[in-house]
Amino acid sequence: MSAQPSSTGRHATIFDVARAAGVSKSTVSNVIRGAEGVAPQTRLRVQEALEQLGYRPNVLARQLVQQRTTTLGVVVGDLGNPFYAEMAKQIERAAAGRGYRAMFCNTQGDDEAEMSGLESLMEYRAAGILFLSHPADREAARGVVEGRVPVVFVTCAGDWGDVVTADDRAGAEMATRHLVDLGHRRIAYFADPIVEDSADRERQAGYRRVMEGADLQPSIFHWDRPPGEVLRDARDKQVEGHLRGGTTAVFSSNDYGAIELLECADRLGVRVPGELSIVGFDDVVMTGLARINLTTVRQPQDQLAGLAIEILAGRVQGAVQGPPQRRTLPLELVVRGSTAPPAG
Amino acid sequence: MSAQPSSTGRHATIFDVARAAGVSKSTVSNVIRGAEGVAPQTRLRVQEALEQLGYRPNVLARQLVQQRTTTLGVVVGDLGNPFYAEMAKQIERAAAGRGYRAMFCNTQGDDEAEMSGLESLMEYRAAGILFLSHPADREAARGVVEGRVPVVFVTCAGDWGDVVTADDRAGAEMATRHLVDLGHRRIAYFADPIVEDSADRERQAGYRRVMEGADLQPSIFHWDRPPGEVLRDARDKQVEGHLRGGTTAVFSSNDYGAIELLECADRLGVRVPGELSIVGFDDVVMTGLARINLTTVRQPQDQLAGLAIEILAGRVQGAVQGPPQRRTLPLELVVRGSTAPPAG
DNA sequence: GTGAAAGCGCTAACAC
DNA sequence: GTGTTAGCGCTTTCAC
Repeated sequence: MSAQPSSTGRHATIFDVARAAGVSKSTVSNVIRGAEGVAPQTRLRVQEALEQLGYRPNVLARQLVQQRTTTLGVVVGDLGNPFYAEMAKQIERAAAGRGYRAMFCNTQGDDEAEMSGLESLMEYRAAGILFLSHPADREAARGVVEGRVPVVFVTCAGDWGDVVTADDRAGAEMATRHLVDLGHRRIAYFADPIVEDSADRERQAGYRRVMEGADLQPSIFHWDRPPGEVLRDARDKQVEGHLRGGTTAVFSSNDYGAIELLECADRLGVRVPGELSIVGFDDVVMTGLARINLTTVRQPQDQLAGLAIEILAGRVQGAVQGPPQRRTLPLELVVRGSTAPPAG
Repeated sequence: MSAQPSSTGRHATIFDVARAAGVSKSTVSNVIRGAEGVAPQTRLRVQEALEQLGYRPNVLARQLVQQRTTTLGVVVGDLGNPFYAEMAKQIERAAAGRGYRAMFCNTQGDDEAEMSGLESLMEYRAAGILFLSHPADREAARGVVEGRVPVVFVTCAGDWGDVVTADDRAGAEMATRHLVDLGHRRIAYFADPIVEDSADRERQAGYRRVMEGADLQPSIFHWDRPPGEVLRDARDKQVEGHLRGGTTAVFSSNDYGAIELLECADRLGVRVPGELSIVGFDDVVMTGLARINLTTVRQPQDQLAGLAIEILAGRVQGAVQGPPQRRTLPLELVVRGSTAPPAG
């Protein structure tokens, strides 16, 4: 960090403008802030000076004196993951639409990166924090932010802030019922470890409910997706075991896992949906490709982002008060080509 | 923007700490900054107070007085696009690794959003700007930032800042040569409009060079990808025309277009790579899926991001000086299953 | 080794 | 209407 003064140009200050226009700082400030009570003629002179000097307010100074920022911190596990990337984009847009700037922290599942990112956001005096994935070290994260700035959990659950999620349970019920209605009896639930615990629990609960309601035996399988391709064979074997066990359909806790399963099936020579039906979750863009064509449950990403920012901004401005809110948005089943009645 | 004071807790200031430790502000500041010449005992007392009050420095105040920030502005067209999402992630990581924070602006191809985002970044006194896509309104963008903060163009070209790109021309040559070597004679270049102009030119040039070197007739096709599915049939027709014209292989200026083409081919019942070979560009994660399995040219995203941040940080700190640099990274051909010798 | 003081660029009373 | 003034929280000389 041997920070040398960079040779780049200086910015004009409110004082430079004042001098150029032959008025005082406050008058300039009044013009900038659109305050009333400035003589039209003066206003004009100031605006000219503003223009001519290419003046741009210093947000740091303003926010320092105002004791509040318009920066929203966003903590996200993996921006490379299409689902989160899409969410990040929606959030950035929604924030910008309300005059806030989003500051992203990509934690890559690293506790340390997460905490230092969070601390950094606090040092920037972020007006609010938005978690796209629940912090790994819950207590540490909580200690750093709770009580200082409002927090909203999107797409994940947290008991120390507002929560905005889709109705995971209902979504899982729709997905499972779709398979049941098609005539499947041996339907497995594949849990992908990258899905948030709380979301996984809800989806699993929805699955269980429908299965039990239909007098079917639930069967939960936990993918472990270790890095590297070494264990691909091992995974193929596991999946093969499932199929040999009579499974004719799988509801995966996310699209990522569903696509993984699809690839397993391809390698094993198992036809989808002929011999195996698959339903995913999220409706990531990729699933719409003709070659993937996955039946899945669509998350309303724009609405999730919009509502989350609305609530967070509301808290920041004091418009939203009281105990944590819990908002749940409806999901939609998108039937594509990976599901069909069972072979038998 | 009816910003009410939020009911959230106040932050401890350096003064609070000073009082708690029974020292002056400057001493606290010295401890925080790790300056020498603080009595070990005093240091300890201060550190305890720091700890106890949960003190967190106010970056705004610090940066205001220091006259420089550690915020890097990143302008990106579409965070939802996997290529940019991946780049964004790498950039965020690289920046964080050097003590900088990245502030993203997603412009969604909207000139207005782009300019207001850029202005906002300048108001935050970003220490540098990184363009992942060349600004739509070049002159306006230039007017706002040039001469004020260093700029680096990544994956796109600009003549008013440093440029970090992959060797698009060489990459295109590899791709085209691969097809020529397989025995193809009628090889078309499909230009996707979402590819940067400068990158497109380079890729096209590489394609042309190899084609002409092999005494083959170049054939350029410009996708127009209007919103909506209405014109899908029209596009299919265009592609069909190409194939009827004898084209046996296509080099697409990006993976997105290549996948689009793949889907066209599927709809038209044209086998890939049997009747049509396809090479993409970028090596977006999706292309590695078994069902897509696209031969493509890999962009070294981590290196691009790393180098870009290195240069930008260097400029900010004055370590890099002089006229704009132009750095070019090598690309790699990734041969997968979408290419094969022509049918005949 | 420590503290006092000036000031970064701005806003928001409060005088005039 | 406009200018003066007192900070926001911090760094950074410069005395002591």
